[in-house]
Amino acid sequence: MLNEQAVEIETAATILKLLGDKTRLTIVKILSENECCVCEFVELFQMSQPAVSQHLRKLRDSGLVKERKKGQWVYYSVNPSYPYLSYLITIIQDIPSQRFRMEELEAQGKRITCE
Amino acid sequence: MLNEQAVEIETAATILKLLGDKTRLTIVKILSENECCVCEFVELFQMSQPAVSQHLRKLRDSGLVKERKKGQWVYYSVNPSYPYLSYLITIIQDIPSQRFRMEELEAQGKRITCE
DNA sequence: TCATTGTATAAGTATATTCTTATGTATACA
DNA sequence: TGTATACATAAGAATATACTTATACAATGA
Repeated sequence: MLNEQAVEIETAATILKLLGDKTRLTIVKILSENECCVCEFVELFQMSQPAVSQHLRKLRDSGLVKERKKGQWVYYSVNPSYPYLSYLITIIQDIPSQRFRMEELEAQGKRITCE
Repeated sequence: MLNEQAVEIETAATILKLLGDKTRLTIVKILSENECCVCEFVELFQMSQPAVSQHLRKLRDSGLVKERKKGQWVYYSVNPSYPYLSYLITIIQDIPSQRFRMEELEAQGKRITCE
């Protein structure tokens, strides 16, 4: 029963706990499909900015996501160097795409694309 | 991006939260490899019987595991009819086998096999 | 029939979690 | 230089979680 990419059970529990919150799980799924900034999540979840920021901090502190500062915005994305990236992908790949959410934002002209 | 076995994101979050506890995750991993009774978990985790029982109840209430009563013992196993079984398997398959734990119990003569 | 064993449940407690409100910091821009 | 915007952080409150202790219940065996 060899396992190409084993994850210690304690590590797995920590990751699952982190993702076992609807808001954070949605954030991670979205970030696996788009880079995204904080204010977009605030708009998307109709949630206060500090609440979003605190969820992002948990994800950042655990290394799952990284940030990129551009002007006054902070863009988040999945951290490609996350040691358990393949396990993360395994967990989120069966979840339906959340692209429609970004498309809705875009349709409302609320997508931030400051290029 | 078709998905053979999609799991709604809210459902996924609930499952991940349930598994995001080291004790429950270990229980589920063990049960995916062996049928097991309550007292064995008590011995294995060096944890009180009510604490174990309460973890098992959460897993049972969510449908992940089922019980089989045999004399005074209650044997638990993964519920093969669990609607999200394949997602569950996806999540636990990268975790190292916990068979060694059962083998340790057996070596100590503490394995219950009342056949 | 009564004591023992395995398990479940209830109630209480300590701690963790997730939000709110208030405030601080950095950048942009007039 | 002052104000607005985006974000982070701190402190507090409400709730959820995971244990403990006490007790109930069901099956076993003397």
